Amino acid sequence: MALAIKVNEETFTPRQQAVLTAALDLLVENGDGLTMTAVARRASCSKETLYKWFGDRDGLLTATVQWQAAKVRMPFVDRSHLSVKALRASLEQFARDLLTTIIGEVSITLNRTAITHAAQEKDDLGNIVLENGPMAIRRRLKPILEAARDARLLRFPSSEEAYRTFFGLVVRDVQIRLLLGDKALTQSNVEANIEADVKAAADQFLALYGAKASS
Amino acid sequence: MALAIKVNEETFTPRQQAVLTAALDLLVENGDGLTMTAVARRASCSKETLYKWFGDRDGLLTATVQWQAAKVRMPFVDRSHLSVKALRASLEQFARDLLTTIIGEVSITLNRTAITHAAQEKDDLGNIVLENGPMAIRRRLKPILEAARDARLLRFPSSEEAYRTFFGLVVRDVQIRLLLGDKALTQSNVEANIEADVKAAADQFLALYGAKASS
DNA sequence: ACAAGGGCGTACCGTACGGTACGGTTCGTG
DNA sequence: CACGAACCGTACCGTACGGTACGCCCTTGT
Repeated sequence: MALAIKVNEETFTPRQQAVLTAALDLLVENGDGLTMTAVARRASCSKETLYKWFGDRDGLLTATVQWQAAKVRMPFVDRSHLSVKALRASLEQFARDLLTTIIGEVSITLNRTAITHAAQEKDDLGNIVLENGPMAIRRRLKPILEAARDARLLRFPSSEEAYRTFFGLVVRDVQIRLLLGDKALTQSNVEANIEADVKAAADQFLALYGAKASS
Repeated sequence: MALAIKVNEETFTPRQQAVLTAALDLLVENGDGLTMTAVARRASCSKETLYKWFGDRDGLLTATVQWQAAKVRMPFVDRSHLSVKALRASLEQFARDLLTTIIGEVSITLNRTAITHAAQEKDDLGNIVLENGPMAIRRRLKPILEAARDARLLRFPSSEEAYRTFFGLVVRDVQIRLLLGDKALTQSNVEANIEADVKAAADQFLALYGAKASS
């Protein structure tokens, strides 16, 4: 059962989800200094139960990350009627979702935890976060890009390259700086500029890959 | 002595640097599971000496990161005679250095360590890495961008925005994926594409901000 | 030659935390 | 009501690791 990426709703009972919530809260508060005792106290459950349900500390951590990461739901964007306007709206929506997610405390915590774990060869968490973060975006964005290309709205050699450029234009240095705890980059600070950044990213992406531009 | 960002050559004796090398090696090998005993053994020194020199574990970690991060030296690029050709060469050089650094094991380890630390409110390491990574690039790149703008080779509203776009175009999703331990993204894999990526990034940046394009 | 100090190796201490065991309570079921 | 399962709270164990103390060697300076 190496990689259980998918987690459906009934994977955890409500009580278990309460425990996971407690774990996540502690994770956000205290970073990875998460102790089983602390989770038990916060969730008003016994350590024995914790071990019964999640096996060990890693299991609890994995469950928490899986459960939370799976919650990142990106709203649908219609790939049906493609116009330049609709495409731009879709791109902006993606950019907005991506940015909003990335700057959230939960996302930062999850990424930090997964990265810390990846440093110990235990890359389960890394893969989970990867799969629910960048890869999820990619899976969702690529078909739209390809549809737009088929409709002659975009031009690019490979959708993979186009996706990665989009990612770069949107995220820039925001994520790494937040992960490193850059004090000059407060969350509210970024939040205020989201709309402008979103528009700029869409503009730039269309400037690079729009059919008009590369005629 | 809260934030000693700068570390000159004579900060550490050769013996101390040997110790720091050992610490870095262990950091690369075992992730943040770095123990004082292990460092002492690897460096053939006593723990007492370690504590005498570096105060405590955090001090050793900080010294290691400082010392190593300061080593990231980016070759000079001449901002004297600015032509389109020279500008492109400079941009490509920056992109190459940035990418080469980012995909290195040492950089990955340092960033992971700093991020792990940042999760515990101890953002010393985060600031050090930030200062020697993204911020160093920014300090070096901005003057060039501004010179190019003064020479009418580039057009942009703010050099800050231009820098961040450049960063995004170069780094894309590579760094976060490496930090998360994406197995689909081996180091050699990325290495082989550096030149192509560098060229693409420079092309795209010039397409967005080149004076010709935005006429 | 000899004292002094810097540093190596090892043994040691305290503590924090992962993991286990157990008594007591609640709740569902025959 | 009786029984058992699930679970809470707490006490407990073992260990790993940060930090300290101490004995010995080797170098350096006088």
